[in-house]
Amino acid sequence: MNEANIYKALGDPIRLEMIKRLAHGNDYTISALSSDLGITRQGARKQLQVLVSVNLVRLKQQGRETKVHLDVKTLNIAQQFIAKLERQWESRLLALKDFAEKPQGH
Amino acid sequence: MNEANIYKALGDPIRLEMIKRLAHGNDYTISALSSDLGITRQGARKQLQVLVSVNLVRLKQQGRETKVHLDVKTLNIAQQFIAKLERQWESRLLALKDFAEKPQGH
DNA sequence: ACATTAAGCAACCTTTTGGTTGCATTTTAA
DNA sequence: TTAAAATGCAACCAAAAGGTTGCTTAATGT
Repeated sequence: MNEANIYKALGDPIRLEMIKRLAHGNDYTISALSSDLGITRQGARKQLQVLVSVNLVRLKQQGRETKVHLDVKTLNIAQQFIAKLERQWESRLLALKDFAEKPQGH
Repeated sequence: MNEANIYKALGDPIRLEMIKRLAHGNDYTISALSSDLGITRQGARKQLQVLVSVNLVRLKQQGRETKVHLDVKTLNIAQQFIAKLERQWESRLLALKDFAEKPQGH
């Protein structure tokens, strides 16, 4: 429920790699997504579950396999939030600049 | 050196709260930034160090106090990266849509 | 039918993380 | 010149994270 959890989920090289793959790849199964990550399938599955738990990723079972797909909406929440922080920062800088340029004399 | 480290740093409620404060507040000292977080000053200092270590934040000593300020450039790297993932996702969806709409009937 | 593939689950282990207490140091205010 | 303020540093601790092995089950291809 916390914004921090989304960043936390992105904050691991294996999980981030999964997200990268999903962002430009096609229709991964859990196995395909878990391969060539340098860890076991079971290890990868645990990492994948972290992504699921914060809704960065959704699972859909199809027969014996399970497809993984990105939930770009959650990704967008994360991106928007950082963008908002940046805007706050900018407007604060602007305020300071205005103050410096138009000193209210006495 | 890894992108994931930036998200990891943001992925803790206390560290994220610090970033929020810095984004719209003025010129925090370490002590001011560390107050009312629900943990000790020393605990907060350790969290702050995590932000420093990924360059989300910079420290500047002034006499007995140390000022903390945001490095918005690093924040921007994080934001741009997510935005890029989103664009990849969009263009992939678009490609699938085109394929469906203009079948290359052999 | 049988082997293989895709996956789940649990126990276990090591390292990292998040936090604490306690004490030392330096700068500044009274 | 002494007290308070701002900070640093280290040892320690519990819990969480990241990963493994081993075993089970359910679908599917041959």
